[in-house]
Amino acid sequence: MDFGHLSKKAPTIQDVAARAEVSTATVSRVLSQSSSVSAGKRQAVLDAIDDTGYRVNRTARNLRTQRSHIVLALLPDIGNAFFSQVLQGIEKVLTPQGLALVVAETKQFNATDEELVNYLQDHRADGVIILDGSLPPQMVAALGDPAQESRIVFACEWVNNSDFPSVRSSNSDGAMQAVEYLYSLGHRHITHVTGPPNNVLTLEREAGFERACNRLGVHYTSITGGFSLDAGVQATKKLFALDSPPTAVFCASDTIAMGLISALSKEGLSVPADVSVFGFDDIELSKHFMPPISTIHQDRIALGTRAACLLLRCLEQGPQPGLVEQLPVQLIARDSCSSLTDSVASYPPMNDISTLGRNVTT
Amino acid sequence: MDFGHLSKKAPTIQDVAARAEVSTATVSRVLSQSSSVSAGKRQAVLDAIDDTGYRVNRTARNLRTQRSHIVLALLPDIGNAFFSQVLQGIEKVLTPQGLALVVAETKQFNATDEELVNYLQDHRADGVIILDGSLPPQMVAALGDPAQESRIVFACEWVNNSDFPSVRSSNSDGAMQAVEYLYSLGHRHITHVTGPPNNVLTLEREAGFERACNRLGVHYTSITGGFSLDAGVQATKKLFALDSPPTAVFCASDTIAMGLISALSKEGLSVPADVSVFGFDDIELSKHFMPPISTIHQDRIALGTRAACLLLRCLEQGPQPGLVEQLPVQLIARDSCSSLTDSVASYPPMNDISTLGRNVTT
DNA sequence: CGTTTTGCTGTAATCGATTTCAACGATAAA
DNA sequence: TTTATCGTTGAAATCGATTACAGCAAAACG
Repeated sequence: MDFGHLSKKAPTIQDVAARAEVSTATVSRVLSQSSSVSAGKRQAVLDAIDDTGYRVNRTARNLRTQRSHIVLALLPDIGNAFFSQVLQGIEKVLTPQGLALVVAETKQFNATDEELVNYLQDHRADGVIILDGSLPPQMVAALGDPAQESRIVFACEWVNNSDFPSVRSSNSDGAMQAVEYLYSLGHRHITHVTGPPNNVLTLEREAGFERACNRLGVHYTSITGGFSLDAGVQATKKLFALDSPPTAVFCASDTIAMGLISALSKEGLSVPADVSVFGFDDIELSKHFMPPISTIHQDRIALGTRAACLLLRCLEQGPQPGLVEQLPVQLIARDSCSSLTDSVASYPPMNDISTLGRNVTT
Repeated sequence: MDFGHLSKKAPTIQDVAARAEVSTATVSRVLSQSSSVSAGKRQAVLDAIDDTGYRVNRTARNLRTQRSHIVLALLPDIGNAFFSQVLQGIEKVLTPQGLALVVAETKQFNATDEELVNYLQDHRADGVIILDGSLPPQMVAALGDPAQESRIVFACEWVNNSDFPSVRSSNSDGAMQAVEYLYSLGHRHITHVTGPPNNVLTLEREAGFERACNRLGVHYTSITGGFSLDAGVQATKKLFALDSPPTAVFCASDTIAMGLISALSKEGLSVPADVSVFGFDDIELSKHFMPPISTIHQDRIALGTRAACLLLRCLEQGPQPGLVEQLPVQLIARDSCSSLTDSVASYPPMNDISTLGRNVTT
C-alpha cells in the first residue's frame, strides 16, 4: 500500500525546541513534567507548542519507552451484546490512563501459530484481557507461566487449572439464589437448562444449582443446553420428554429462557401460569420480554472496570497468580416466576403436583 | 506507572544480523522481501531468526514507516449490539491487511478539545471509521476538509452537509418497501413511530415512508420516537390518543416494535390480530419475539466490510469526497403483520375501518 | 578486452521522541 | 573566601526498525 499522498509533515519536538530557543531535552521535560524547568523556559516552550501546533508522536514515545499504550481484549464473539457492555467498562478505566483498547476475536488466532502471544512479544499490546474461557489448552499453555507473566488477565470467563488472575461474577451463588427464590415460591421440582457442556460458566452454575437443590431438598433434573435462543427452543422438547415435568425451569441464560418461553407458548403453555421460568444475565431485553423475565443480574460494566483495574495492577506490581475477584450478583424478580400456591389457586392444578414436598438427595 | 519488572529484552534485528553474519539491512530485506537477497544469506537469516526467536518490533517499524497500522472505530455506544456486528465486519477486512481495530466512544471526545483529530495527527491511527451521525457540527468541522482528508469515512450513519465518503443502508428504500408490503396486505392507514428527531436515519426513513404513502394513497400519521424499547412503550399512549387508530404501525427500529408490542399486549391488544406492527433492522431477537417481527433486514456485517474497504481505498487512492455507497436492504415477512382482510374476517371489525381508502396528500 | 549493466551487500542516516550525563551558574554552607 | 550543593540546561546516546546510497563483484555487452 502506498500512503505517500498522506505526507504533510507535522511539527516535531525539534521544531518546538528551535522556536523556543531551547534544547529538545527541555521541551521533553516540559511535556512530561518529569523534572524541573525554569518558569521562563517552560512558558517559552508552551508558547512554541501553541504556535507550531505541535503534538507528541506516540509512536516515537512508545519506541523509546518500550510501551505500546495498547490493551488487547480478546472475545469469542465481537457481535455479542453481553461482551460489548463489558468492553464499555474496560474502556472506562483504560482511557483515562492513556491506554487504548484494541478488540479482536479469539477465532482469528488458531492454536497452532503463536499470533496471540506475539501480540505481547511484539510490543503490540502492553496487556491482554481475555474474555474467552474456551481457549484450546495448548494456546493457554503458550501464554506462559502465570507466575511470571504479568500482562494477562481473564474476565467473565476463565480457564480451569490455570493460575492467571481473573474477574468473574459469582456464578454458583447466582444459581443458588435462583433456586432459593423458586423454593420460596413453593417450587419443589426444578429443571435446569444448562449452558454448553464443559463451559466454565455452565459448570459453576450447575454446581450452585445442585448444591442449593440438595440443601433445600428440591427435586431436580437437568437438560444440557447452550447459551443461545435455539438451545431454549430445543430444550422444550426435552422438557416434555421428562417423566415428571417440573413446576419451574432455571435457565443458564436469559436467551435460553426467551427461547423456552417462546417455544412453550407455541405449545399452548403459558409462563408463569403453567410453568415458571428463571433466567441468568439480566440482558436488557429481559425486562421487556413477555412476560418480563426473573433473572440474575450480572454487573457487566463492573466486570469490565474491575478486569481493567486488575490488569493495571498486574502491570504495575507484577504477576498475581491465582488471584480471583468474584463480583456479587443480584436477583431480579419479575413476572416469569409465580408462587406455586397462587398458580395452583388460580389455574388448573399442576400436572406434577404429586412431586410436591418430595425430597431428593444425591 | 513503573513497568520495569517487565523488562526481559527481546532479540532485535541486530542480534539476528550478528548471528547470521550479515548486516541489519539484509535482515530487514529478508523480513520485508522488498528487494533481492541471495539464497544463501536469506537462509542464514531465516535460520538466525528461528534460533533467536526474533520478532519484529512493530513500534520501531511504525516509527520508521510513519504508519500506526491502527484503525479507529468511533461509536456512539459500544454496548449496542447493532454496532458490534458492524465491527465484526470491519475487523474481517482489517485483520488480513495487518491493521488492528481500536474502538472508542464518541462521548469521550468532547467537542471543545481536539482529541479526536489528534488521533490522526498523533499517528495513533491511520484512519477512522465513524459510526455516529450525531457528532456536533464543530467537531465535524474540525475533522478537516473531505476533499483533502483521506483517512475518515462514515458508516451506518453520516452527517448531512458534509462530503466525507460513507457506507449506509438504503434507509428510505427500506421504509418504502415496508409501506408497500403493508399496502399489499390491505392496510390503508399506517402510523410511523420515528427514530429520534433530527437523526439522519430518522429523516431518511421518514422520507421513504411518506413518499410511499403518498404514492400509494395511504393515510398516514406519525409519532416522534427514538430507537429504544422505551420509545416503543411511550409511543403506545400516543397511539391511543390518535383520532383514528391505524391498522398498522411502521416502527423505525425493531426495538421500538418490541416495546410497542409489549405495551399493546398489556393494554389487551394483540399483534397482529388487532394491529400489525412492522420493524426495522432485523436484529437477532426479532425472529424469536412473540410474535416474530416483520422487518427490514440490514446487512450489518456488509456495512462493516464495505466501510473498511472504503477506508482502505481512501488511504490508497486519496480523498473520495461525496462518495456514498448504499447497501440494499431486504424485507423479511414474519408474523407481526397480517392481511387486513383476513383479520377483519377472523376478528372483530377494526375500529378505524372508516378510514379505509381515504387518501391524504401533504 | 574494456565497458556497462545487474545483483547483492553493508554503512550510515533516519523516524521522533526520552534520558543519561556532564556542565554551568547561583546559592548555601563552612 | 572557598567549597559543596542545587536547580537548570544542552549535547548526545538511545529505542529498533527501514532505506538511501555507495561499493563491489559477476555477468552482459559491444
